[in-house]
Amino acid sequence: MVSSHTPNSPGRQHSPGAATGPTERAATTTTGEGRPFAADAVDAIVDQWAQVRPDLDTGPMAVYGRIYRIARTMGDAVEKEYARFGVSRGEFDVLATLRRSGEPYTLSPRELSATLMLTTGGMTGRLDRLERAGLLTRNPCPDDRRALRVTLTDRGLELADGAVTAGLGVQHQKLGSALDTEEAEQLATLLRKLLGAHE
Amino acid sequence: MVSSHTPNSPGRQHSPGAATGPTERAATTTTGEGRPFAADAVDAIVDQWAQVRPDLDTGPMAVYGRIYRIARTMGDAVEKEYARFGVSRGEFDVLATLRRSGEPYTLSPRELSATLMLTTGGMTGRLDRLERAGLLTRNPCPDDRRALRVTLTDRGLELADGAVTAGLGVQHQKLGSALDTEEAEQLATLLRKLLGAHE
DNA sequence: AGTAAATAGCTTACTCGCTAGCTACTTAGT
DNA sequence: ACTAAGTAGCTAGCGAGTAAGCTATTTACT
Repeated sequence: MVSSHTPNSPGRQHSPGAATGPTERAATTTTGEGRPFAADAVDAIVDQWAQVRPDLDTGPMAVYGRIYRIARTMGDAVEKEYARFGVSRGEFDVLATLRRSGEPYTLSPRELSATLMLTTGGMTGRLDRLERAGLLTRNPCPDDRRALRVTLTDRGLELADGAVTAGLGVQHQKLGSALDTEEAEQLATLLRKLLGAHE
Repeated sequence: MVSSHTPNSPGRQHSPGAATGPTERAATTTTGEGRPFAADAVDAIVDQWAQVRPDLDTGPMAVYGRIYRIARTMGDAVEKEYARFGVSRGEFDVLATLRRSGEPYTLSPRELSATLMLTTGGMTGRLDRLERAGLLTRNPCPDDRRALRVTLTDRGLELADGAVTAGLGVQHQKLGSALDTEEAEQLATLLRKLLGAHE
C-alpha cells in the first residue's frame, strides 16, 4: 500500500527544488484523516512519512515542500516562454537586471554576478553567450581598468521587454486561476515575512 | 539613483530560482510609498521595475519572486546539512523516496525517476554514485527481466533517517523564527491552493 | 614612495543534469 | 506463432554551473 507509484508526466529538465523528497501520486489518501482540502502531492508525501516514521515532525514540509514544487513548476513554465525569445532563464535574468537598472542599462560583471548570486566564472559564460547573440556589449570601464561595463544593446532591451511581459503573463494567469486578489495579497505578505528570516 | 548596487554576500552555488530577475539591495526605498512592512529584496525589484516600466503589472512577482528566493535559500541550507552526511540533495532525494516507501525499501529506477522528475539517464548516474557509496543495491527484478529492484542498504537507511531529521530541523528553525503556528498553517493552505493550479 | 592586501574578470578542471539513441525484454494485435 | 509497438535501463556527448587559481589593477598601510 505504500509502494504503488503513479508515474506522472514523463519528467524532464533540471531538478532544482524537489528537496525533502518529492513524490507524485494521485490523492489515494492512504491515511484516511478527514482533510478539509483536496490532498496534493505534498500531502501524500507527508502521509507516507507518517506511516514509516510517525515520530518525525513533518510540519515544515507543508510549506517548503510546496514552495519547492511551485518554484520548479513555474520555473519550467517561464523558461518555455523565454525560449520563444531564444534565451534561457539565466540569460534572461541578466538582461532583466540590466533592463530594470534603467538608462544607460549598464552594470559591471561583478554587480551582475553579485545580484544574480552567480560565481564570476558562471557570469563570464553567460556574458559570452549574450554578447555573441548581440544582446549586450562589453566595454572597458574608464574609471577602473580592471573592470568592464556591460551594456544592453537595442535588441537586448527589446528582447528583455518582450520576455518580461511574457513571463509575467504566465505567472499572472496561474496565480489568478488559483487565488483571488485578497488571498494573493495574504500569500505575498506571509512570504515576505518568511523571506525576511531567510535573508 | 537607479544604478547603485549593493554587492551582497559573495554569491555562490547554482542559480535555480532567481527567476524574474533577482536583485540584492538594502531597502533603499527609492519610491517612498508608505509600506506597512519592512521592504525586502523583492520589493526593491518591484520598485525598480515601476520606475522604468510603470506600465508593467508586477503583481505576480510579489508571490513568485519570493517563492524562488525562499526555495533557493532553503535549498542551499538543507544541502549543507546533507553534505555533512556525504550526499548531495539529489542523492538524498533518492534515499528519502526509498525510505518513505516503507519496507522492504525497494523501488525500480523507473519509479524513482518518475517520482523525482528526473530523466532515466540522470537516474542511472545517481544510482551509480549511491551504489558505489554502499547506500543502496541494484538487483534484477524477478518478474521483469528488463527492470531492476533498487533497495536501501542498512547504511543507506540509517543515513536517510539522519539526514531527513537534520533537514527538517533546519526548516523547522527558519519557519518557526518567521511565523507563528497559525500563520504557518495559513501559508500552507494558500500554497496548497496555488500548487493545485500548477499540477 | 613602496609594499601588502583586496578586487575584477578570466581560465581550467570537474560535476551533474539533459537529450538522444541504443539493446534487451515485454505486451498487443493479427 | 509472428510481428509491431512499447517499456526498462544504459551510454555518449553537450551544456551550464561551481571551485580554485591566475593576472592585472586598485586600495590601504606604513
